[in-house]
Amino acid sequence: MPYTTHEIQRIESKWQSFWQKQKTFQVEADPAKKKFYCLEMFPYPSGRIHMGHVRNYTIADVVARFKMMQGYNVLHPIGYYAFGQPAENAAIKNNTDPGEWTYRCIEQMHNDFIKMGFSYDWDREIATCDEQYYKWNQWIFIQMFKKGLAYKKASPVNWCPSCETTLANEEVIDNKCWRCKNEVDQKNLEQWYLKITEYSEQLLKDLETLKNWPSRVCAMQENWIGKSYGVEMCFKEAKTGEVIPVFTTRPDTIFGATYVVLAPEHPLVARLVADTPKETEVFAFIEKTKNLSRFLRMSADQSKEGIFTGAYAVNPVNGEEIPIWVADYVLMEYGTGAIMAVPTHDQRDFLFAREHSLPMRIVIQDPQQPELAVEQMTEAFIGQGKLVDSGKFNGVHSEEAKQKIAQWMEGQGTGQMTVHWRLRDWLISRQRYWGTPIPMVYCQTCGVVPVSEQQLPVVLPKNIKITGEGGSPLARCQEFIDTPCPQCGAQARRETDTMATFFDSSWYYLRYGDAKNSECIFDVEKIQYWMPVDQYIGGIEHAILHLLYSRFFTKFLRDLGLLTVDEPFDRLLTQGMVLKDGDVMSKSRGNVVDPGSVIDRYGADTLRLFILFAAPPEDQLEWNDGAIDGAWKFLARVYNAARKSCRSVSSAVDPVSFDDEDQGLYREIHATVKKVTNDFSLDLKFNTAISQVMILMNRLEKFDASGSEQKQSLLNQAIETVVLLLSPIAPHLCEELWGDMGFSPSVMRASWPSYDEQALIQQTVLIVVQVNGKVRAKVEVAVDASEEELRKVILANAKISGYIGGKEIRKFIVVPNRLISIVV
RNA sequence: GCUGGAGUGGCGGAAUUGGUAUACGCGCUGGUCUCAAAAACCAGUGUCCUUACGGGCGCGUGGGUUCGACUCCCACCUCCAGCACCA
Repeated sequence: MPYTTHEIQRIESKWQSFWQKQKTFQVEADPAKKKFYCLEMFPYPSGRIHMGHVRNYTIADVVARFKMMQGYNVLHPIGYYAFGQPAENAAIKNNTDPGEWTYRCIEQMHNDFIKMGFSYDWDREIATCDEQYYKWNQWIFIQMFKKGLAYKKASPVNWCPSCETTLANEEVIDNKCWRCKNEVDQKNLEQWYLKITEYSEQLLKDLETLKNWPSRVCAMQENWIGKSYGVEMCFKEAKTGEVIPVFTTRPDTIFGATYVVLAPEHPLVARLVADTPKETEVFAFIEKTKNLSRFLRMSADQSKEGIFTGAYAVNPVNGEEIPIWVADYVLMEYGTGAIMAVPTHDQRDFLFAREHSLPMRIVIQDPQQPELAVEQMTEAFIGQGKLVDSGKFNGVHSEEAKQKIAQWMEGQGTGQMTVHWRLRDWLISRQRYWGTPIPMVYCQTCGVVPVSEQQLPVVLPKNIKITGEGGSPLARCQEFIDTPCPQCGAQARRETDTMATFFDSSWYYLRYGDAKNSECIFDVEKIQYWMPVDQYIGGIEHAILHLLYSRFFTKFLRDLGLLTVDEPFDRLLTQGMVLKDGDVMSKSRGNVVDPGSVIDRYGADTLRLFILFAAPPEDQLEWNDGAIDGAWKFLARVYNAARKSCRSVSSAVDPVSFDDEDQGLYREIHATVKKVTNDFSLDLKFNTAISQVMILMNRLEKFDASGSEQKQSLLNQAIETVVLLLSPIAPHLCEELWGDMGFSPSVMRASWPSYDEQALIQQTVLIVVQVNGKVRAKVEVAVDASEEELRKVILANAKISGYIGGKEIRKFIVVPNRLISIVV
């Protein structure tokens, strides 16, 4: 058969049904076997797969298949991140049920995955919208509630007035609702939160143990958690003596504090201005900032507005009375909601002070401009230097002064060293339908009560009308709302909010290990066997939220005694995006290449090979219609070579009787096995692994095997090696060729080839000769030749002696088996 | 601004305990085959000078270390990504 689209389609469907029937990729936990857990981030079921999925899942598939051939018991599951807003939107738009829509998409994706030849254990396929899955969301929530980690509080949230729902920060784009494009408000609402901050310290510290994560992901998480060391200082209101705690990371600048600023929401503000002439004015200002959106207030380039309260605060280190202002650049959520302002050494304070003509005082001398006066400053000096105008700390270097002043204040009882975090608790309430119902009940006598665990799941009711008019659909479903109190049995009311879908994805990797368990969330021993995930692969867009939440859940479940690992994911690879004409593929740009049409024309193997060969997995990948022809052509050559040489000759080869040709091919076989094995094991550099297999192919195609039976055997060995090494990348074709060559299926059961270091040793080596740093000649010499011998050979070389030209040789440097550098 | 990363042919990209820059592939040029085309195969392909032999210059820019630098050091430029009034 010639290598045609038709032949490829025959081969691919043949092996896809073989794998299905044989359940080739089904696994069980077995402590007698060494395990490998290979995981990709599960997809949102949106319909057909796109190139991003193809890339992500092909990378994972190669890792999984490679590890299988290396003899590992490989867990390689897939599932669907099936709750969420897109399904609800589609339901509104098409007037269908979100569940129906979702399951239709899942079916399409499932079929696409089969067509790609992915090696999933289909018995573990999960969907988060399945009640057997989200039941355990509810169970986890209740465990958190019992430990005080799930709690309800009122706080300002993004609120879309037209959709009547809260929005996550990431759902607010340019201060507009991502769905209806209306302006978003701030609203104070009672919502459910998860106390992720309980784990701040561990989440930060354990980043250090994640040696096999990309450094930028760790850096992003570190920034997000945002630990800062500082001092909480007690300023006092001058008249009443009421304490105003202020947080600073720069206690060394305290002598330069010339005013204090409170956030507009600060509870003290109202008391300070009550019954004073400033009252009306200050309240007007607070009203004004309230109406400003969080988005506008938080943008750094916004001009800083503020107003004097008429009150004064006493600086604890020098007794100085300084004015108390209210300003929008101080945020209630961070620190204590109050700051001491040091305009000379903080840029924001500097701008604000200039704007409002507030006093300034230099307390740290800029070593570059020691004579600098306040009037000449054009910006704050935020660097380090010696303290001036700072009482008994004059002359102390600022870095040292941070410690000394903090300690001194602690001794005086006016300050305390503390730590502040940027990380906030996680708001998980959503006023939406297509999600996990939060399993809580409100009872008039018992208060807020969790649903009893025996009654889980709280099933999401079907046939709910989703109009898109706003508000929670469940809140309009009386049969759902009415329920007896789990504690006293009296008539009570269910929570109608659902969980943010990031909850669902924070632990799905645990469910795969025991996907069908109906008794408990998972069997502890099974999960102990499979965890941690050895290789996790997904997009960089999840660098913070999903990966941080998963780390949090892992630590929580560990503390419940269900897990023995501290971290869920050992190695992490963030794959790059697939571009076309320099842009990310997207429907709106109209530059989408549909994987289905590529598979129809070239087959899945060609697509897989191309996508791995075009770029290293972490880099962006530019789609190239021409280069996919190259991938096709290469597989055609493998096919033809295997068909041609797979005769029944297979006597052993004996390197002693090799001629130079044989020796060269033999060495290339072993060099290729070594290179591919290393590239697959360590950095997942599939592009260079493939190029090395191409080099071996180029060589074996030139090899003339007609001379002897041994030559034919050697050639067979070469082509067998190519088939084995390519089988994780182009599995359908390699299964077919493996069978054609007389081996029994599946090639996945064959063992990964090993290489012999002895075979890589060469008799002679090509040495480069440099004269005065320039390459002038290449000389073939025996391996490990002595300097003496080399000198003799090289100086006898006419070309070299021409460059030396009788001049004195000042240096003769030998790099063994590589190069000689002569200086004259 | 802060954090992380990247700059190599016409293109995607190789190469770092410092040792032949451009592996492998795409594209392009010429050839074989063919009535012709496609496919396939063979040869060539950084750039400048030279008919050729050969030589000069070349890994973002400028310096430095070294017999030797894509690789190490210093300074800078550009681009990408994330965070950003966080006190």
